Amino acid sequence: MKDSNRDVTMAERDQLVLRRTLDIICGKWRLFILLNLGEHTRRYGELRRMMPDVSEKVLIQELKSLISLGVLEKESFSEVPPRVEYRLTTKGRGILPHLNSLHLIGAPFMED
Amino acid sequence: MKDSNRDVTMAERDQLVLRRTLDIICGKWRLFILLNLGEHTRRYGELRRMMPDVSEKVLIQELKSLISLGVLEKESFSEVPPRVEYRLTTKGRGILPHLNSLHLIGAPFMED
DNA sequence: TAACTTACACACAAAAAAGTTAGTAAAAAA
DNA sequence: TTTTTTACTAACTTTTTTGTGTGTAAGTTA
Repeated sequence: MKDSNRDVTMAERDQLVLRRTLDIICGKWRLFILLNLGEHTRRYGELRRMMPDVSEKVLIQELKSLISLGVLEKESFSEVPPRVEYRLTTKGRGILPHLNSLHLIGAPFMED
Repeated sequence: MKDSNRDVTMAERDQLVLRRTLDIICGKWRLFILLNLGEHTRRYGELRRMMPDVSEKVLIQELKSLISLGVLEKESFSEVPPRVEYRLTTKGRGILPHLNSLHLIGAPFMED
């Protein structure tokens, strides 16, 4: 009984962890933001130019979300015109090694 | 020139592969369908009972999508009441070993 | 005979994600 | 002086995703 109860709560915890993963990588652009940042620090406009197909609003919105998830951090400089830099947090950089697995998941399903 | 062109097309191919990955795992329920199937063959109603929070319509819809992606296959028996079984395809089973990486991505972001 | 079962389909509604367009501050460049 | 630049915000529309509720065939069970 004790064990099966613990199993249930572990399964639930696993669900939450997986949902958190989905929060981080799902969405049309999140993964590409992570890839384009990598180990670099980049300005907003620089990211914008690297991803010409995402709208400004959505890019900013996604950057905000990733910041509030703890994946990214941003630094604003009091200059005119404004300068804002984005980079992965330490935890965020921990995601990078796993992106290869994501590649391996989709690869076999390409020729359909 | 040749090299940089090839780089571009490889980057584009990578994007497509990643998007395919997202097709497979994103959505509120897809990952849990994969987890609940695992190496098993299960009837529709069995899945339904394992995931009480997903509506019938959405479950069927997601099963269909996963079938057309080549992740699942289904077998219908001509019985009454009807019996329909779902299982991962061979390619689909190839996803399972990578689910651990998905876990590792989200885990560090849980205590926020 | 009435009720129950299974694996759906269909019409519709609500919610979430993504996109479009216009506007802003304030300095520097033309 | 007008234009350009940067990194946004705000209002709004479109598209996609998810959910709700009802109906159905045709046997089995009560």
